[in-house]
Amino acid sequence: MLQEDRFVRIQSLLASIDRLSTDRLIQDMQVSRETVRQDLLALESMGLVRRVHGGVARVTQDEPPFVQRQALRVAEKRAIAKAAVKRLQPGQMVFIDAGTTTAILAEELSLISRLVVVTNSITVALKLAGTQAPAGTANRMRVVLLGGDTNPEIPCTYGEVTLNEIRRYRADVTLLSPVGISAQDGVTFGNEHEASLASAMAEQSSSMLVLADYSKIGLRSRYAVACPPAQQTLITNAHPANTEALAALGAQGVAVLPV
Amino acid sequence: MLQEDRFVRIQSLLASIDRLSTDRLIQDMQVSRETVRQDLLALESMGLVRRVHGGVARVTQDEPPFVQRQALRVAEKRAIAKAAVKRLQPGQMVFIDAGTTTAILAEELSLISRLVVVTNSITVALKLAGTQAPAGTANRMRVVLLGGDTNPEIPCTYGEVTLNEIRRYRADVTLLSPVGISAQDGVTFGNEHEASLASAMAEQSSSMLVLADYSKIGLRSRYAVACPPAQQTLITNAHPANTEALAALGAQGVAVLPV
DNA sequence: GCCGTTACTGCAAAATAGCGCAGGCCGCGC
DNA sequence: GCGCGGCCTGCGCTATTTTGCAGTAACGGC
Repeated sequence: MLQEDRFVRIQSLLASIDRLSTDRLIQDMQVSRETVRQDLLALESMGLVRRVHGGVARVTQDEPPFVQRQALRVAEKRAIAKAAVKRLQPGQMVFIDAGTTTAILAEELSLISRLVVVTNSITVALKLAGTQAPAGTANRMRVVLLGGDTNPEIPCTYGEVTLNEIRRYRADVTLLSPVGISAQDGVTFGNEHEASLASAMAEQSSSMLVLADYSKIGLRSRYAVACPPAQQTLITNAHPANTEALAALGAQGVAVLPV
Repeated sequence: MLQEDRFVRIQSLLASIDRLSTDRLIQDMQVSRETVRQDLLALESMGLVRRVHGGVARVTQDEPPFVQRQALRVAEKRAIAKAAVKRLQPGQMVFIDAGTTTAILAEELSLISRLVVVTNSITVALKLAGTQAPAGTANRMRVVLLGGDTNPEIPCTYGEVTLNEIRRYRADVTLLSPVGISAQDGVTFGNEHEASLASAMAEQSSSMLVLADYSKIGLRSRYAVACPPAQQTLITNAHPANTEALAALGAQGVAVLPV
């Protein structure tokens, strides 16, 4: 790998992920710590990045528009996303839906190699496409964006077309970030499109990881996802108020994995 | 292999791969390290490439490849886009490919009502989704993003999946912004994905509008689009140097519409 | 707030990879 | 056969990367 390549890579990673750990870069580019350090030193002296303890940060103050909503509880969401990534194996095929937590998930996902990601989220597709290894690399990820209608509010695809496309894949895992999860209604979304997409994904995969921070536990929204609780693993962060709701979910067969 | 051949080869490789290692070139052309070195030295002195440690990089002024490329000739492209929009009727279904001119086209397109837009360009889909009338409005546009693989460089979908999806639609018009259009090879693109997508779109629609500013007239790139000239309308801006090339295209049955 | 642990940094020597020169070989045209 | 341009080989040199070590900053328990 040329030094030039590394420069480009670091910058392109930074374009979609605001901060990178040194370790992450070492993993990603398979070079020594010191080499990364030299690169960062060089890039910093060019004013292209800003070095911070443990890694490097983007040198910019402006904020893209869509990012704002996910500014809530980012730390929790990232922790949940990291835990979810740990449950994945190289070579698996995964469905990912369009949510704020899954957008963060996308940033954590590039450490798993040879993954096939099938998603209806444009955000997820762009982030993964931006961070994935260069063409020809052995552990390159494949990112499939599902076709379908698009929508003014959320960068995703949906509708009959999307549902049909989902049926063409059979994945190992479905990763969802729903509006709520409760013992009564299971996994629920705020609109029927998202719910039916999630149902279709669940149907076409053998297990489901539900990414939900504590604020979503026990919440019931309008449209439910059809999926047997026994296939579901809930990844969430602990909060005293949720003990009861989590126990109820556990009693139904949902595996609960606290972060 | 002639030195001249190697020069051409190195440059054409660089056109699609930003950086090349010396080893890669040695492998590719089956010559010694020193020969490659001499070639690179020569090319560098001509200002055609930039040498870096371990290889060679494309010489370029600046560029995050996609965003800035569309900064070129924006005024012409916008004029061409406006002219293209005039040829569309309310209620039609149109295919749009992923190019810089079509990205501008997307901004002009919201004037036509009840359009169904089918595209593989994420940029186009997002722009249209962003500008379209609110849900429930009578003349609301429908935007369908084609599914498929996604790619680190250009925000679009491509591949077998995308080709198959195109075949599910039968559109009135295909709008393309190719790399070049010439009497010899017709409409051409720089990579085979784009070309086969364009061919599939052309096959599934009754007419084609080719959006090409004057710099593209007479240009021949590597991968040609299969489409009878009689179905093509070329929308371009006039430039004295092109008179001949335009006449040749006209003689083949391509309708030429100057802006 | 103090202290021990862990993790990150920075330097410098050693190892490795790439560079450039000089000289020689080969095929071609005369 | 001879000269010439183009290409390859060997060797010393330089740049880059890794490795090992010591110092320093962050973190967590008490």
